[in-house]
Amino acid sequence: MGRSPCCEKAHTNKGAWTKEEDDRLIAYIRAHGEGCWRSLPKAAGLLRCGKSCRLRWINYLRPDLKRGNFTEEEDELIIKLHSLLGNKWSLIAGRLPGRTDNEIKNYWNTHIRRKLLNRGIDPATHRPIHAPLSDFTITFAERAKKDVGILQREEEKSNSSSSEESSSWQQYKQPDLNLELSISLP
DNA sequence: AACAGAGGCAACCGCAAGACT
DNA sequence: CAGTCTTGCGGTTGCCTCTGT
Repeated sequence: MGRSPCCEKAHTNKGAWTKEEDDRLIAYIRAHGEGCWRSLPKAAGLLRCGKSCRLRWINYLRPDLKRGNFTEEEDELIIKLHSLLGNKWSLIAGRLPGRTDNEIKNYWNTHIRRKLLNRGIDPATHRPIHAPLSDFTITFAERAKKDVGILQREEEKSNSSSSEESSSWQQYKQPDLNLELSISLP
């Protein structure tokens, strides 16, 4: 017998979460905090696999999620980060407080791709469509870094004026927007 | 009003990395 | 060091809602 499956396939619910399941998960994490996803379902009385619980919490139930529409500034930041990082959604999400990798990935695939195509830019390469191959990649990446620097300063300005604390859960206090882009790609 | 197709999004799956024993 | 386990990631799926006819 090999490794046990990450999810107990039998007796687990799948698909959309019910209000009751959400409530159980929220209550459990409120009481015990995050961690040990594998044992959480049993401990919380949920007929779900740990992965499913983690996903539900991270992408939907966490109290520090921003939700709602993306701003134009977020759009541009995502585009620039994607030009630097590629499909590293978790890294990109790390620089957008209150947004999740799944949300950004979905938003990219549904909105931003189209937006770039409309601009005549290939969303995969961030190069103009039909442009001859050249050293454009490098120059664009350099430009993107510069632009992100500008965005960062603008974000810092706007952040410093708004200090509203919406969540009472101190552990989920949103981190300051980290736009330091001295990224070393693998 | 009814239907079909498109779009949007939550959730699943498989895999890889890192932690643990 | 090797094998096992858990977590996290990215790609993908499929259901639900919206929009056009």
